[in-house]
Amino acid sequence: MQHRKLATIEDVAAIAGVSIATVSRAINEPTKVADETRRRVAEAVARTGYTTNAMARSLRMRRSNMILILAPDVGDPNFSNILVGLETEASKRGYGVLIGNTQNDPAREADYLRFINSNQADGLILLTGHLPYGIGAAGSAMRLPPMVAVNEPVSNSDVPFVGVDNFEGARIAAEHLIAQGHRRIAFIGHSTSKAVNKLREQGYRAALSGAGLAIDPLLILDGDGTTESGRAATEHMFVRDVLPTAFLCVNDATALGVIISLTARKYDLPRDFSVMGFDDISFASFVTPSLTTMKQPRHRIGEGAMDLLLALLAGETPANTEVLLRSELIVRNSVGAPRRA
Amino acid sequence: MQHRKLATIEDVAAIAGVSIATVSRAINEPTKVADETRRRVAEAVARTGYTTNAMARSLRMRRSNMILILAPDVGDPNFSNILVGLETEASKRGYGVLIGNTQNDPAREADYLRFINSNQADGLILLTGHLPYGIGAAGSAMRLPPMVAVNEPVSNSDVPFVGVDNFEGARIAAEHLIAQGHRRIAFIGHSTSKAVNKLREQGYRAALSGAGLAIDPLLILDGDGTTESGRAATEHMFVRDVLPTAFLCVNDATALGVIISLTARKYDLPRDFSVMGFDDISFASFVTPSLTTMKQPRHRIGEGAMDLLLALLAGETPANTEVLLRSELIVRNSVGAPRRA
DNA sequence: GTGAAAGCGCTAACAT
DNA sequence: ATGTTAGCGCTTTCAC
Repeated sequence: MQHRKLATIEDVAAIAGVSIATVSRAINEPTKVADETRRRVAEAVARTGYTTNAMARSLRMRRSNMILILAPDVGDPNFSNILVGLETEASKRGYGVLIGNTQNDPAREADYLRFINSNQADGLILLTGHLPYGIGAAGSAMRLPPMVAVNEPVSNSDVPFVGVDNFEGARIAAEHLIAQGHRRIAFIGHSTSKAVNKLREQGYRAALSGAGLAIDPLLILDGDGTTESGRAATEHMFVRDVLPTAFLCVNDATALGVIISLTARKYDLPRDFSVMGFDDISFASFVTPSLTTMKQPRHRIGEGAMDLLLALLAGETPANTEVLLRSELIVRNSVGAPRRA
Repeated sequence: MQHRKLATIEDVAAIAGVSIATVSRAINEPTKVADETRRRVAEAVARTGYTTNAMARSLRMRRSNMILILAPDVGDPNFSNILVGLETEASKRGYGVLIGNTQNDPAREADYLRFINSNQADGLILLTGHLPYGIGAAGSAMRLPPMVAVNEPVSNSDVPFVGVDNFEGARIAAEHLIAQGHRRIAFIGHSTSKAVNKLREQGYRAALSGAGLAIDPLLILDGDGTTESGRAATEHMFVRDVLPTAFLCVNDATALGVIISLTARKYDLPRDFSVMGFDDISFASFVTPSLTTMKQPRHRIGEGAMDLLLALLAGETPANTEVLLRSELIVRNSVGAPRRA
């Protein structure tokens, strides 16, 4: 069995006693073939174990049924379930998924475009937050493939985006803190460059304003989303001696930094301070105290993005060029009532 | 630029004033072409922005330069860096990587084989621990593609394997515990079915025997590698009132279960008990106490596996059909001297 | 409802 | 060193 030559459409046609055109139709447009003929073809297919050769089909049809996913780091826990969602949806719709781990290296980004150029991939999913190097360049012979951005939008572009509603999520988070009685709530993760940070900060501000609370600029600290930035910001607050009762962090990694700093200073959480994150990455439930946070519907984000891309591929022009999914409040043990309420 | 028809080899040939065969040679076997001709072709390629159509080439050559990776769950933190390693090496060697998330569903496994059948993928990486459903079946028309198993070997097969040396790693782990003064060391994660568990248990036994310590069957408990199994095993020990001073767990997830159980019983770790894991998955450093464990060289495992597969594809017959990499002892805070040494 | 034949873009055998 | 040509396996007009 092992090395027997693979059956082709000709083999099937010979066995079924029809032409290859009929076999092709029987498989791809069953309604255009007589019942009896279809039955004979099906039988021949079964007997030969025939599968249509995707390369030949792709060459002829000029499409590969493959999607290229460009991500800076496939191993990033933030991406993992998005990838699963992307793959699941693609697979369900008969598409294969090709991964490109770019490590934010322009050379690698450019290199992966060969898949697009040579029709090895019909569409592109961008987890990188920017167009691959070489694709936007004026005068480049590159044609723009259908694409959608996930997780992080592509700034200054009209690339459709699927992701979480950061504004709304941060607002819900801040409102949760307020509902616990907090009035002095810090926001850790201010950034002038990161769109995600900006939106979450806006959500924070909206919640405070909505509750009639003043916004204290001293309680809004810079942060780039790393654990170290969370630690540094917290230390900075102690140095300045301007302290909140609760820390709303731009993401879980930052929150971890805050917790590390607070724990090192022997504070008891959440008795002395409350800390909230955003994302619900895998370690969130293992930290002590386990982290109250906003969970991103990663799997659904992946599915949604792939669904949108396939719609684009099918020539549809979807109404929404921006799909925002809601995050979910996950209550764990890092938030309590303020000590001196 | 955008939608101009892609240049083909004919366009290039026309501009360079040579035949398409010469263009093909100039690109793929440059030495077989005169310098001047090569130069002209290069110029024409540059002018047209020509890239060879991979579909046509694959159809003709019967190979795609693609590798299919079958994994039960691409999002599994245990896999993440292995995937990165696999992808990095493949990309470096001019191969693309296709991912198949099987969810251990036989139907999906079988479905993904269409990539192999239709030459869309030349080789297979198995992270599943078993042959895909439908591939081994007697009488199946499926040809066996070159493949290598990663992380978990395929039992009862001669599929080459690349992974960590579980026996050696567990022995080093147990020896670390012994070196801290422990004499009553439990092994959590005995299994008659899982090869990984068996090997790690053997490493544990070897270390104890090597140190002249008796092996107490009451200190070896069943476990399937889940957090829950770690918790259950620990509770069971308290019920039986047979306690060790240290727990060597078959993996980090199990160790987490042990820690949860011990912490719930108000024990202070590592003062009252020491706990060791295996794998060094991402949360290991975030648990309290942070987990002393054996780190798997995941990135190198991925690279090594891809390297082996590409060697197979090149027709080489590698000396080693089993590549075992060494794990590394990561000392954190879950291990100390036994309380009553 | 079905068949004949063209052709997708390329590589490789053969010829020169 | 270069050109001619046959196909890789399929889909899709165009006839019948």
